[in-house]
This record gives sequence, C-alpha cells and structure tokens, in this order.
Amino acid sequence: MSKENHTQYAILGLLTIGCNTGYSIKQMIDTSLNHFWKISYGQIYPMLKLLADKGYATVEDFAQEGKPDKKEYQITAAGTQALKNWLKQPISELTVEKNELLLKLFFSRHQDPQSVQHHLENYQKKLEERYNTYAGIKEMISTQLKDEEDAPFWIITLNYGLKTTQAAIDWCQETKELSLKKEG
Amino acid sequence: MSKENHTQYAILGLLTIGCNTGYSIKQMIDTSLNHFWKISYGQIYPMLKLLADKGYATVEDFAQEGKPDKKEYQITAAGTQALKNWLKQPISELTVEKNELLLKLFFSRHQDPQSVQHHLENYQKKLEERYNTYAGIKEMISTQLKDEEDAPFWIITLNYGLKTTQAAIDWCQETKELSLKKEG
DNA sequence: CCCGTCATGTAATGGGTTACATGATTGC
DNA sequence: GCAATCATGTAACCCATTACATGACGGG
Repeated sequence: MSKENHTQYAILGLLTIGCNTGYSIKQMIDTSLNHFWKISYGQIYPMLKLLADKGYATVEDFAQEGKPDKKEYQITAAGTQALKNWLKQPISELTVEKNELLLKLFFSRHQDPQSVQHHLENYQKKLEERYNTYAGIKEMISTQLKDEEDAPFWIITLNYGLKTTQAAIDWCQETKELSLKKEG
Repeated sequence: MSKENHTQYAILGLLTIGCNTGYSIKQMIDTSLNHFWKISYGQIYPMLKLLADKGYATVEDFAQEGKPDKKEYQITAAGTQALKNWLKQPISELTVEKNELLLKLFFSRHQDPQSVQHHLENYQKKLEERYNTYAGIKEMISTQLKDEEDAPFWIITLNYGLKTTQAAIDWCQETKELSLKKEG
C-alpha cells in the first residue's frame, strides 16, 4: 500500500460535481471541503495539468465575454475509474493533527495561569465560530440543496465537524473551570 | 505575527522536562505528545544543533559504558526565555486536519454502500484503539506520575484527545446506522 | 546468531504554502 | 478611483518524512 497523493483525487472528485475550472475548484474547497481538506492554487493548476497528461481529464479553452478566458476540464472514463478505485481502497492510518494549543498547554508549568485561561477562552471562541459556520452550511444544504444527489454525503461530513467541534468546546469549558478552581 | 516554527519550541520544552538527548526527545514525543504533535529524527538532530547555535541550549559529549556515546543538551536562560515568550503568544488560527475518510465520504455517491459501511467500521475500530491508548496513559499518569509537576497539564491534553476521539466514535456509530437504514 | 535498544546523523524526496505576475470588468 | 470578482499560472521556499549509514551491547 504505497503512499498515494490524495489531493489528486480530491480534484478528480470535484470534477464530478460541476467544478470544471481551477478557480471554481478552489472556491468549492474553500467553502465546502475546508473542514477536512484544503488546497492552494499552487497545487491545483499543476495538478489539473497532470490529470490531463495522465488522461484522467480533458481540457478545453473557453473565451468568455466580460470575463477572462478559462480552461474547462472534464473527467474522462479513465479518471472516473481511478476515482472509484481510490474510493474503495482502505483508509490509511489515523493522522495526527498538530495542535498548537495543546503543545502550549503541555508546557504550561512555565506560564502563569491567567495566560493559560486566556488561551483557552480565545480557542473556545474560535471553535464556536467554526461550529456556527458548519451549522449554517448544514442548514443551507438541508433546505436549498436537498435534491442534490451528493447532499446526504455532504451532511455526513458536516456532522463530523459539528460533533468533534462541540466536543472540543466542551473540553475548553471544563478545562477553564478546572484551572479556575485551582487558582481560587 | 509572522509564522514561527513551533517544532523548535516543542524541543525546547522537552529539554525542560528531562529529555536531554535527541533519542530521548524522540521517545517522549512518540509516547506522550503523539496525539497532537510528532517529529522525526530528521528534524530533531538538526534542530538541536540549531538551538545550540542560537544559544538556546548547550551541548556536552558523554561517553557511556556499554552504550553509544551521547550528546546531552541543556536549555539555557535565553532558551527558557524564548520558550516562555512563545507560550504567552496568542494561538494562531485553527488548523484543518486532513481527513481521508471524510474526503472519501464526500464523493461516496460513486461508491457502493457496503464499501462505505466497511470504511466506517474500520475507522471506528482504529478510533477505539486510540481511545484505549489514551485512557491507559491517563491512568498511568494519574497513578504513577501524580507527583510530577507537569502531570496536571499532561492530563488536560489527554482529556482533549479522549473527548474528541469519543465524539468521532459516536459519529461513526450514528453514520453507520443511518446508512444501514437507507439500504434496508 | 539475530533482534531489540541505545544513539547520532544526512540526503533525497515529497507535499504544500506564499508571494508574485497579469489583466479585464463591475459596482460603489 | 478603488476594491472585488473572475481567471491562470510559476518560482522560491519551508517543513517534514523516509531511507539510508553506522555501530556497540545484551538477551534469547
């Protein structure tokens, strides 16, 4: 089971849901995949070229009125096959999410408790914002895009985000109370 | 707020808790920080050299009987100051954890439901293993290392791991049931 | 005799971000 | 006049992993 580059499949997958230009792929990633995947232009454009070279996609130039020219990519049969093949491959090992807050907490004997408290509050606030963003997107999909074929799967990934974010928020709350009790 | 390399502070911090060689730093990371940070030898040894060059640590060669020679690093006053300074800096933006399972789920319209079910089961099993590992370490710290000055902070980071992992397990369970109901 | 532990290190490679370059149109 | 949106692309850089090289000792 050699290391495969998953990012190429992310792009391949996006070609199947109506994102056909580098620009629209980037947009979709930033709005819908951004809680579990992100890609920069520096990867997208070279990768689209690579997919075309591999025969996984075709390219066509389009001139547009009032807008810059664009290149439309279409996934090929070979591309669809590669995507499906990747989809059924077993998931590799669980990854480790680097977490700056936890790293700082780990060494927080060297820091005063108010500062720790401050970090926790700040982090919790960011988590709550994230939670609300996810909840908003879920609501939007449930109402406006409920007939979309892919919608049920999108909801599932959002549920993951909601659930784990809520758990992190709860942990923040508990930890704040815990360290306050120690001080008081 | 320029991008700072956090890994150097991870190593700096480990120098304050009795890990004084590249080898022991690696061990500590693999057993205690591995749920939120990991570093390879390819980073550790060059970074230790860099820290010494910066004046954040001192090096001394030790010959050992029955064991290979080793280099012991000690954090300096300047190093401690740098660590404390980093600790009180605000946390940067929340990071995105790349998640292969979610990426595959997102495009799972192109996959048969049994395969999805299989992925979920597999993932849940791995999460449960992870949960048990964390619980074991927490238990060990609570009983054997409870007088260690850093212990309370270590417990806090483990609580985070336990809580978010449990949430992910719950999500797996729910999602499995949901997709089974759809099939049936 | 081989494996695990202790111990240090480098080179090649991979994966990704950031900054930059270019440029038209629409709306405030 | 300025900012935002649409649109494509590259070069420099950074961070990190993997594989490799070396080698002694103790236990089974």
